[in-house]
Order: sequence, then C-alpha cells, then structure tokens
Amino acid sequence: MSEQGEFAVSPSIGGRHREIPEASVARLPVYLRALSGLAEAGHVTVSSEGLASAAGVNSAKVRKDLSHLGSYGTRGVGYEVDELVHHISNALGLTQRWSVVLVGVGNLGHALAGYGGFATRGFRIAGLVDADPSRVGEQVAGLTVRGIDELSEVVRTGDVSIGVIATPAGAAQEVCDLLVEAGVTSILNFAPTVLQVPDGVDLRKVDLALELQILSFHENRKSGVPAAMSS
Amino acid sequence: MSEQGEFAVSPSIGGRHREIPEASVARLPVYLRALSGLAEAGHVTVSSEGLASAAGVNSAKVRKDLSHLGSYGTRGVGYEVDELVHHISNALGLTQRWSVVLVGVGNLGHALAGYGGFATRGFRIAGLVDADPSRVGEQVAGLTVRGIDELSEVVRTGDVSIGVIATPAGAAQEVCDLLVEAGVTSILNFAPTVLQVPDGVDLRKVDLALELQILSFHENRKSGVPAAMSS
DNA sequence: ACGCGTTCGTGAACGCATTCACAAAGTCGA
DNA sequence: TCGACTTTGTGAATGCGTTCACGAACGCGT
Ligand SMILES: NC(=O)c1ccc[n+]([C@@H]2O[C@H](COP(=O)([O-])OP(=O)(O)OC[C@H]3O[C@@H](n4cnc5c(N)ncnc54)[C@H](O)[C@@H]3O)[C@@H](O)[C@H]2O)c1
Ligand SMILES: NC(=O)c1ccc[n+]([C@@H]2O[C@H](COP(=O)([O-])OP(=O)(O)OC[C@H]3O[C@@H](n4cnc5c(N)ncnc54)[C@H](O)[C@@H]3O)[C@@H](O)[C@H]2O)c1
Repeated sequence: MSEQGEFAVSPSIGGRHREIPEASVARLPVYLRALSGLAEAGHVTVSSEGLASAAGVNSAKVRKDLSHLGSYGTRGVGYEVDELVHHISNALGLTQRWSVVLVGVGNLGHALAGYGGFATRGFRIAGLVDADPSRVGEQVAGLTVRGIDELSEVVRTGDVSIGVIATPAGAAQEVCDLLVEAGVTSILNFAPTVLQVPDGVDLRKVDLALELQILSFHENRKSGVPAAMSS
Repeated sequence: MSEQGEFAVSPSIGGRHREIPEASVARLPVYLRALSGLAEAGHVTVSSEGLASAAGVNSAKVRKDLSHLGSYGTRGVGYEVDELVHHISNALGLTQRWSVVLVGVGNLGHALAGYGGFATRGFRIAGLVDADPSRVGEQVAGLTVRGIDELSEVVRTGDVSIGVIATPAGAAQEVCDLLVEAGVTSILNFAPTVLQVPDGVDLRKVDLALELQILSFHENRKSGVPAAMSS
C-alpha cells in the first residue's frame, strides 16, 4: 500500500521509462510462482540468488528484471517475499480479476474448462461457447455451453477481455474475428494456425505440435549427426 | 535423397557451421504448416514473400531461416513447395517417427491422449502412464493405462525418447527424474513448475497460466496507466 | 542471344536480451 | 560507533536475432 509513493521518488523523475521488456514480463509469472513456494516454506526474505535458483534462471537476470519494477530490495538482505509478490502482481495486473471466454468446448476445451488453474490465478471463466448445436446447453464445469451466436452477448455482459480459442484450426480465424468484433482485446490460441489480429489486440499461442517438433529437432541432433557423413 | 550431395558442395567447406539458430528452429514447424496449406491450394512454388505472409512473419526472416538449411531456392522464382517440405522435415528429424510416453492421464492427459495431432505430425504415443491405481488398466484412446512402476519398461520396449508430463505440479519433478532415468532425452512439461534436468536432456514447457498472466499484463497496460496516478 | 524483371542469399547494421563486474548501500555483531 | 560482510542496482560488454539493402542468379519474352 505504498508503492505509489515509492514510484514518486524513483530516480530520474522526468524520464518516463516505465516500459518493462517483454522478456522480463514473461519471467515475472515464474518468479511469482517461485515466491509462492518460498512463502509457504516460511521464507520472509529472499536474495536474488535464492529466487534465481527457485525460478531456474541466473541471479543477474532476476535483479535486472526486478529493477524494472522499482527498487524494492534491501542491500545485504534481499527482497521481502510478500512485498515482491505484491509488486509483481501489481505489474502484471493481477490485482484485478480478468474474465475469459472459452470458444470450442471439445476435447481440449473440456480439459481447460475443468482446469483449476484459471480460478487460482485470478482468472474467471465468464462463458463457454461452441458452434455445435448438440453441445449447446451442456453443463461443463458448472457452466452452460452457449451458442456461438451468443458470443457477443457473453463478452459484453461478462466484461470479458480475454478470449481462448480451442476450436479446430479451420475455424480459428473466424472465431478470432468474432472475438475481436465482440470487443475482446487479448487472445490465447490453441489451434495450430497463424491468426491475424488488428493492432491493439494481443495474441499468444500454445502449440503442442510445434513444441514436439522442436524436441524432434534436438533428438535428431543427438542421435548422431545425420546428414554430415559425406566424404 | 540427394541433400547430402548438396551439403557436400556447400560454401566454405572447412567451416562446420551446420548449427541452426534456435529461433529459426522454432519457426520451421510454422513454415511446414504453411507449406502444407499452400500445397493443398495447388501452389507448386512459393516465394519467400508468399511463405512469409502465410506464416505470419516477414520475408527476410524466411530467407534467412531457410538459408540455414541450404540453398534450395531459385532466384527469380522462389522455392519448390514439395522440396521445401522435404528439407524442413529432414532438418527437424520428422522423417522418422518418434515415440512418446504420456505421464499423467487426468483431465489434460485425456485430451492429449485423444488428440489427433500427435499421429498426423508423425509422433506415436507408445504408452500412457499414471500413478493412480484406479486409473491403471483403463482404456484411453485405444491404449491401456499402465502403472508408473512400468514406466521404465514402456520407455525401453517402446523405444521412447520423448516424455510428456501432465501430472500435478507437485509430482512433476519426480516424474521427470523417472523419465530421465528410464532413458528419455526430451521432455515436454505441462505442469506449472520449474524442472531440473541433467545436461543432454532437452526440456520445453507449455504453461497456460503464464500465458494468461502475460496477456493480463498487456490488458493492464491498455486499460489506462494504472499505478501512475501519483502527485 | 540478350536484356528485363523477379527473387534469392547474405553481409552489414541495428536493437534487444543476457551476462559481467563492481560501486553503493545496507545489515549485523562486537 | 564502526568495520566486515552481504547483496542490490546498474553501467558496460557481449551475444543473439531481426531487419535492411543489394549483388548475384535465374526465367522469360522477344
Ligand atoms: N486435444 C488436445 O490435446 C489438443 C492439444 C493441442 C492442440 N489442440 C488443438 O485444439 C483445438 C481443439 O482440439 P480438440 O481436440 O478439443 O478438438 P475437438 O474437435 O474435440 O473440439 C473442437 C470444438 O470446437 C467446436 N467448434 C468448431 N467450430 C467452431 C466454431 N466456428 N465456433 C465455435 N466452436 C466451434 C466444435 O463443435 C468442438 O466442440 C484444435 O485446433 C487442436 O488442434 C488440441
Ligand atoms: N487441465 C488443463 O486444462 C490444464 C491446463 C494447463 C495446465 N495443466 C496442468 O497439467 C497438469 C495436469 O492437469 P490435470 O487437470 O489433468 O490434473 P488431474 O489431477 O486431472 O490429472 C493429473 C493426473 O496425474 C496423475 N498423477 C499424479 N501423480 C502422479 C505421479 N507421480 N506419476 C504419474 N501420474 C501421476 C494423477 O493420478 C492424475 O491422473 C497439472 O499440472 C495442471 O496444472 C492442466
């Protein structure tokens, strides 16, 4: 409850460099999880070294990343765990609860809908939507599946800003367009397709096949150099 | 069946720079998918520009990436789609079929087991493993769930090199250790934990909560600057 | 045969991210 | 109070990835 004051006295008052590098942003959730573990284990403070090993990175990276949030460490001691959790949560916008709509309640969609990780991380599933008439009305994870024609209404009434796409690849762009039109400004795509979104809409993807193929590449490397047996 | 000859006459024979940058490797699967679409649409050749727009990147990146595989383009024309598919598949090691063991057949594990994307991308699920005795013996996606004590045997007899972890976070490191001990050299982790693996084992992760939190950060940015209302 | 238009392949420039390394700033025991 | 010790915060150095920009190579029409 004092970080605004801290910000006010931050160095170089004129310089507005509140930009946190994307690579740092991607690590903040990892730190957050590591800190939860440390807090449960009874740690009150943690050094950059300690947090680094818990998060699987090196300590210089931790310090640089955290420095983008402000100067919340104490030299000779480290960081106070609770305070750091608070600041990271704040930077990530996790102090408020974001609402999510999940489109495509099939094989994967069912697993996602039933996944406890949404709620525990502060995300609320505001609605489940599917195009298959035989799925509409079905109860999944305590929610009723709605028709795709109700998407816009779900987004509006549920104050939804994040859309999750778990439809087949062929339908993903169409669904994406509908989500954007309905007012969603962040999309997480599980379908193996490249999606186009207008400026102002953030898009991230989770791609199982891609991950496996990257592993395949490294497996291939490991199993003796394959195409270098010439001459 | 002629790329070894091609490699042999590659420029700077003494310099052994067959290393493909990790960032390029991560895009090759995307190109592969884009090329499949182009092939279906009847394209025989494609320019770097055409492939770039299909893959959602810019053309300089495409050319640079493909140049790491060799010189398979024709100036003034572009790349032959079929040939490129072949070379990328080869570079990724997709000419052979990799076997996968899936550990943790719960909510998410069921979805993964039933996912057609494994087979169509050339990956074979050699076994499903779970620690819950009440799950062992269950039929899932045409396979019988085996006990965790059988993991080593499944890996050995199935010639498994890739392990997928879909257990709760608390069990992930233990499962990871078992996989490594059994001889698995690549691991894809769905549990929200940092895993430790020895050198020589590749580890990748898919982290839903992390993705959502990154989106949350950007949502937060968009909805007016939040913590800058001081003074 | 030849020139024109197209597109690749790649060196060079640039920018972002990581790592190094150390002065500054704090704690803590005596 | 003070000095030894710990750890942060950050400039500088380095490394990696992206983008630029253009010469070289090729197809094609004439
Ligand atoms: N199952 C997995 O483990 C897994 C893993 C990785 C990626 N994926 C990807 O996730 C997506 C979903 O996979 P799945 O196994 O759940 O498939 P699925 O076929 O079981 O489910 C797809 C659902 O989307 C619905 N749908 C289709 N078109 C729609 C539209 N226009 N609007 C709204 N809903 C629509 C269908 O009715 C169906 O319920 C696919 O793109 C798949 O490649 C799945
Ligand atoms: N469900 C989702 O959509 C989703 C999404 C993202 C991430 N995840 C993560 O994936 C993991 C699995 O999620 P879930 O929803 O399927 O959970 P779940 O509880 O439904 O399934 C976990 C399974 O793992 C088995 N298991 C537990 N300990 C084991 C061990 N030592 N060895 C082998 N098997 C063991 C359990 O018996 C169970 O069948 C979790 O870490 C979760 O955070 C799930």
